[in-house]
Amino acid sequence: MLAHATIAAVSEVAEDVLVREWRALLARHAAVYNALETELRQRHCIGVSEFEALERLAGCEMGKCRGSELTDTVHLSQSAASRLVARMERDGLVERSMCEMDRRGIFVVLTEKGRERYLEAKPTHRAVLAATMS
Amino acid sequence: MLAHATIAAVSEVAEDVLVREWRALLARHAAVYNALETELRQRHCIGVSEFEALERLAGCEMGKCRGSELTDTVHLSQSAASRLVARMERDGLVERSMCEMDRRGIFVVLTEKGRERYLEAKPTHRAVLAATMS
DNA sequence: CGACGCTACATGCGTGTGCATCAAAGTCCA
DNA sequence: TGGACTTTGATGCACACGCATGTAGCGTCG
Repeated sequence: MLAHATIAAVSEVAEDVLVREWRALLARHAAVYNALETELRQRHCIGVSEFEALERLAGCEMGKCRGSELTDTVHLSQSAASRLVARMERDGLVERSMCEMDRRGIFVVLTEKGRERYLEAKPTHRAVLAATMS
Repeated sequence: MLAHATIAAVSEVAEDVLVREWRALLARHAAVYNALETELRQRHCIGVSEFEALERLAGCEMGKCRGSELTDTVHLSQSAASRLVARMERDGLVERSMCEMDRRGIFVVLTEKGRERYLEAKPTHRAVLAATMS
C-alpha cells in the first residue's frame, strides 16, 4: 500500500513537472513570437513565417527550394504554406517556377527584392531574439 | 583588428546559439501543441485554449474568475479571449455573471458540465504531454 | 501497357485571430 | 464635485489557419 501510494505520488510529481514545463514553453513561445511578429511586421512588412521562409531560401543553393521543403520549414499545414508562398509571390519576394524533374512540384525562388528584405529583417530578428530569449 | 574580429566571431556564435534555441522552441511548441489540439479536439471537443481556461477555472475558488485573469492565462489577445469565453458559454462549459465589485467586469463561472469536461480531458492532456515532451 | 496508389500543390469553406474601436464603469486629482 | 484618463469587455473587420478535397504527375506491379 505504501509502495502504491509512493508510486502514485511520484507519478503526480512527474506529471506536475511536465505541466510546468509545458506552461513555461507556452509562455516563452508566446512572448518571443509576439515580439517577433510585431517588430517584423512593423519594420519590414513580414510575419514570422515569411521570415522563416526567406531565411530558408537564403540558405539554399541558388535561393531556390521545393515547395514541400518550405512546408517542412515553416510550422504550418501544407495549405497554409501554399498560401504563404502565394502572398510572398504577390509581394514580389519570391517566384514560383516549374520543377522539370518532378512536374507535380514547384520551385520557390528568392527574388532580389526577397533577398534584400531578408537582409534588412535579419538584424531585427536577431535583436528581438537577444532581447526576449533571456 | 584581431580583437575586433574575435569579438565579431563571438557575437556571431552567440547569435547562432540563440537562433538554434529559437528554432528548437518553435519545433517543440508545434509538435506538442498540434498533438494536444488534435487529441483534445477529437476526444473531448475542445482545443488547447479551452483546456487552459478550464484548468484555470477548476483551480479557482468557487470555479470562478475574472475575465481579465482568463485573458492572462490563455496566450491570446483580449478579443480572442472574449470570444473563447463566448464559445465556451455557448457550449455550456461556463457562464458569465456580473461582477458586483467592479461593474465593468465579469466573472466567468465553471458549470458542472465544464468541470466534468475538464476532468475527462485532463488524462488525455497529461498523456499527450508525457508522449510528446520527450 | 494500364490500373492502382502515393505525393505535390492549389483551393473552397468554416472558423479563429489580432487590431482598432466603442461603451460603460472605475480612478484620480484639481 | 467634475472632467480627464484608465481599465474592462464586446464587436466589426480583414486576414490567416486547418481540414477536406480536387487535380496532376510519379512510381510500381501485374
